[in-house]
Amino acid sequence: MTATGRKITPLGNRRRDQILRAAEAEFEKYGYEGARIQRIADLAEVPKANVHYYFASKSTLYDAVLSNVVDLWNAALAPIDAAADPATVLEDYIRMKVELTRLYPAATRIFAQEMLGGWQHLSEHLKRETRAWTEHLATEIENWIRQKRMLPVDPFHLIFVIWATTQHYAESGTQVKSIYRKNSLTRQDHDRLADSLVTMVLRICGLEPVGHGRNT
Amino acid sequence: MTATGRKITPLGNRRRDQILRAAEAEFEKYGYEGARIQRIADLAEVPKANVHYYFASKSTLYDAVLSNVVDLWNAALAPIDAAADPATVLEDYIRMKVELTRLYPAATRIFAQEMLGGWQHLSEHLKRETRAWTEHLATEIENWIRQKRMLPVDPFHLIFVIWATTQHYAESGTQVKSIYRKNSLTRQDHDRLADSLVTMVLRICGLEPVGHGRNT
DNA sequence: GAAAAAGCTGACCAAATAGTCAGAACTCTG
DNA sequence: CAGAGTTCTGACTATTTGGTCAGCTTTTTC
Repeated sequence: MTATGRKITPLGNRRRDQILRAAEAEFEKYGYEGARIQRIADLAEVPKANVHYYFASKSTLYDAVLSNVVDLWNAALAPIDAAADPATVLEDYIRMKVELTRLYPAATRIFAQEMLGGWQHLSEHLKRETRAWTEHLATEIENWIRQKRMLPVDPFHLIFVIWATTQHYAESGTQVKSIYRKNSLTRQDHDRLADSLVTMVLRICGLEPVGHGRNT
Repeated sequence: MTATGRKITPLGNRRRDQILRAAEAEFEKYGYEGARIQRIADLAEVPKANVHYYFASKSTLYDAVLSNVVDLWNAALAPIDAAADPATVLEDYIRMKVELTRLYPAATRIFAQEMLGGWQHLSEHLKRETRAWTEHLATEIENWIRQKRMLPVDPFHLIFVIWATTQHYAESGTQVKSIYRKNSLTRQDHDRLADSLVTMVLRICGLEPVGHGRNT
């Protein structure tokens, strides 16, 4: 909601954003407990007191970062077209999720950290939203199975496969990089991951690729 | 290992283990940075100074915990029978991994945290070991594919599916519990997860279940 | 059973860290 | 350009935390 209830003063907000970006990087790298306000200040190239001018406390700052992250996530995860065919929905979902991971690796990792920590710092409201969305997709999958439009699978496990695998890729950047012996994952790497994931998920469901996406 | 040790002081080691177990719980819950020696001491019901009697520093303590965890992991992950058929190897691997997760949820979560943090606190030696094992399995899978004993898939992605999904289960205990509305995952839940995972992975590979495990 | 060793602890300490605040330095308006 | 409001900051504080240490207690050794 963009809303700290503060007046919109573009210049001031630039500084604020600067600090927010630095905070995102810091929280990504060190987690909530490990993050240091001083380092955030250094990275943003402002004195520490300036951080506290914009954000009363560390937890306020983290809230702001998390809120950004979850907004991003929710905006992208929102639409499911119930009428469309399973293969298309699943493929779109996967490609979108991989894309998000590519565009916002920091956001993604913070999200994952938060999940790992049992959502200790996430508001009830946002937790509920995330869960509701998952349950919605699961229901959809169950319908498809009932209608024999795909092979039977535990819907939650299927969602986990998708979620965990993309997530895992983003999370374990270090490990993945060390396996592939590269310094960063390219656009191609992500396409390859998306293709591979689509293939695997469709096989699990006994579905044929629709063909509107590329294939390996 | 400790089997041949001569100077064993059982009483002292009991205390040591007591502290180690408490530390495991603490590190699981709060991560390295968030962990507090005082809380570990409280949980172990010893004075804080006693913790430092056995472990010089926080990082020494964490090393000890991590070492335990990785030993567990490696012991279980070690053997791959190259001659056996793919379906059996994969199924065994999955069931063993799920079992580990069931038996040592704390260990598993610490391992995951460490991974998420880019192995910041893990020794080079242990990192290399983990990676080597992954590459070994990947090579095996590539051979099976070349011999047309299973459908083509990116071996790393396949391993990730297995790894990430079980891991994700353990990691997101909170979320999973809230979805199923239970307070703890039972033995049955884990069996169900293992069955489901085996089914999914075998479908990905175009393999038939061997039948020595149960099926859904 | 006494001396030595090992196990244990309360009381400290130094360093680090989140957060405060008085006032300087800007920016905007009339 | 004066004055009001906003943005910014150096210097400070309160508290928390990992870690030390002198000496007490228990166990082992001879």
